[in-house]
Amino acid sequence: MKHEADPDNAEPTSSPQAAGGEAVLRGKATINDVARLAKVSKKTVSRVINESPFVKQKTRDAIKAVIAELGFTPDPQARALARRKSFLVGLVYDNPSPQYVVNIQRGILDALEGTDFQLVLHPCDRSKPDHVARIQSFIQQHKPFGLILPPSVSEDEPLALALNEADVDYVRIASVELDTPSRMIRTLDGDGGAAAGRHLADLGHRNIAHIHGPLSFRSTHERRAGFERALAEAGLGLRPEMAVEGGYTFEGGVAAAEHLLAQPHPPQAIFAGNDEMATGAYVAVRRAGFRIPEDISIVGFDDTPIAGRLWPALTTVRLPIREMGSAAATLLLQTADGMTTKKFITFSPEIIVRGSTAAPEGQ
Amino acid sequence: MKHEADPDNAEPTSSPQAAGGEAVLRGKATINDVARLAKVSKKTVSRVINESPFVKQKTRDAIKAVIAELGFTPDPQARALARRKSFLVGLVYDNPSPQYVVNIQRGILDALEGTDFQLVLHPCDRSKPDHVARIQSFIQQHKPFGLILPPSVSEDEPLALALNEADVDYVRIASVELDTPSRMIRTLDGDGGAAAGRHLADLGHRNIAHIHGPLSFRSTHERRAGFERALAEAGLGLRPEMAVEGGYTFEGGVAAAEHLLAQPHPPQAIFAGNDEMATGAYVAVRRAGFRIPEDISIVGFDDTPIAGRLWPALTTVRLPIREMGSAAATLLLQTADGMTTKKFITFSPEIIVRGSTAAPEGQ
DNA sequence: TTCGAAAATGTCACCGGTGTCAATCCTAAT
DNA sequence: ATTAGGATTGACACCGGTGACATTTTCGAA
Repeated sequence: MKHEADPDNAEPTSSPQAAGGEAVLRGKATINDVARLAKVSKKTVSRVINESPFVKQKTRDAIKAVIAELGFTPDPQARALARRKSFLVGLVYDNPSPQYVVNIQRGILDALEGTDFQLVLHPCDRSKPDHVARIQSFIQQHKPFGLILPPSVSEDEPLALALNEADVDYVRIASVELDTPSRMIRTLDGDGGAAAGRHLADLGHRNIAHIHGPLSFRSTHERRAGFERALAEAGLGLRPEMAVEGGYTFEGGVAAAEHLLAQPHPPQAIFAGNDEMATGAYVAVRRAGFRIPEDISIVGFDDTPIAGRLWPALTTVRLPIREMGSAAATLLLQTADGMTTKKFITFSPEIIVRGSTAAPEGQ
Repeated sequence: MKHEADPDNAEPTSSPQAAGGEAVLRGKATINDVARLAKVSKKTVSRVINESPFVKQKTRDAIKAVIAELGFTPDPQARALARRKSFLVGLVYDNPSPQYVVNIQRGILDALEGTDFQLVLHPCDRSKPDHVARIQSFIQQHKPFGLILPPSVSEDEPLALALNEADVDYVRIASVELDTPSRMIRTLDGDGGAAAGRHLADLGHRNIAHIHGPLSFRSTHERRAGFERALAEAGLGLRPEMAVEGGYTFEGGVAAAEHLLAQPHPPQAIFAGNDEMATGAYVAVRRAGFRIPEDISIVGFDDTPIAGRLWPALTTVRLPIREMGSAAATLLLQTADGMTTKKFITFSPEIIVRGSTAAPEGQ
């Protein structure tokens, strides 16, 4: 009888002091330890970990008990290597607003909490010619489980095409139906624009201006279209010279508002396509010596924190960004489970009335 | 002579159509392909990848040529598995300011760009009793290469202790010397406070107030101490009733400023411990009917984007947050190379004078 | 009781690298 | 020319899982 090995030894190999066999170091156990203790093959343990339905209930329970006892957690790296798919969820973004980004992140993290997935950041610069290639190489190297694409990356059709080729899942967050199909979080920006227009019209304004975002953003068009629709319903129109681009930036907002105020008939009210530009409008209006809201009403879009911090606080259209991020991540992970995958989740904006809007004074 | 295998076959196993042998799919090659083509063992290729000095120059060059030709990139997951250390850098944060967080992220990403490392987010809630345990389990599972801890997580000594036990490197960003030693990015918040105090004193203000952050933050004390030092140098003092806590939040700033303005002798100038509270002070001052800066001057701290967007723009103390994030990541990665590891990198704040401060009017 | 298909479990190679240690190659010293 | 000792390089197991496929059970139908 040889003594060279004892394959039936039931102690976790990695637990050095496991003589008394009680306090196993949490997290150090491997699938082999579990298999040995449960007296099954590691493959069966693997099946339990991955919730395969082809395991007898009794076996499953026994293995789960051992897993709990050992505090076993599967090693993400090993799994990733074997599956050729990591446990990373990539957030690919190119958004100038820190508020937006942070909120999306929070939402995603909310949804990822408690799962094995981690969020990795992958900012990109769409103005660079190789931005798609960089993302492709990120995918090839790190094999993320999936990607989340908020605007404006979500509107990048060449990127979407490339992603369809590559071996990644992704969820896009956008305000419109996009050319390439994919699962997405859809926001009804048009409704938000309409709400803004309706609010100003209801207050009694007739000479209303609009500062919109870059024409390359789909949301720019959505918001404006909704806005014009509401004005039309109120019997008003948006005169061409009352629509100015502000590039979605603060500085652009300042310039656009200055332009509007320099006209022969300056507007009584301004709807800015986002809060950044609305903030810029505040500055321009103040510089020109007007009061808010007595002389000029202003409405923003997004309800970023700055909206509540301005004086007077900004009336704006709110999108539940954090919830959207969370929904996007949830949608992405659903592929993992065999659940029926909903293709769309829609979010509607709501208008938050604060101090920057009022009925026009005097005539 | 047997024919069962041809070990000298020089085609990458993974390249299916590699007959003509030209267009190898980038990224698909493995270390085995490189080894075969270079006619060396995979271990030697591994040495080249990891820049081991024990490889003859000639061999190294040959292997590098093959690597370039194949477009080979080592698989992060496989490396992580073998080394028991992943290529993730964790940002563990608990900071209420999105601006701060985004800038730190950007800085870290700047430094990580071009390396094999990825940034993963790990927010934590220090008010929860198990927050240290959660971070520990994150480390055990994902084996991050290192962590970056901005304030206020950086000030969490129990966490630092736990990290020293665990097998992780970390860099902390903080405004003071901390109890447990570690590499860190140090900011001289005191100097910033002093700059603020000096600026206001130089303008001729004599009755100056301070809204500070929570006492649990070290930066609160640093900033205040520097501020008081500067006032003292100008022959002034900070009267106890002129120092109020604002919790580093907007709402806290509003309340604190209201409190100050309600005093028999309201201040001519206010130094707020961060921009959030300064923004709150704007609102309170306006509500009370005072003008900025004619009636009351305000100085903030941080130079977050909102500072430039207020009307008038906020004079504030700027910390190069993005650069600090970048420096932190660089410091962390230096361990990888055998470079002499600097323990500290210090950053000094500078005051940015804008429109919210002026000499006191009249009297 | 027997048989066959479905259900459950196991085998074994492999994912793409790294660690350990042995083997081989050089070069200067003898 | 020989040789010791450092410089290079290679062999091989292993990191901790999963995939493909083989084998063994299980159980209702014949």
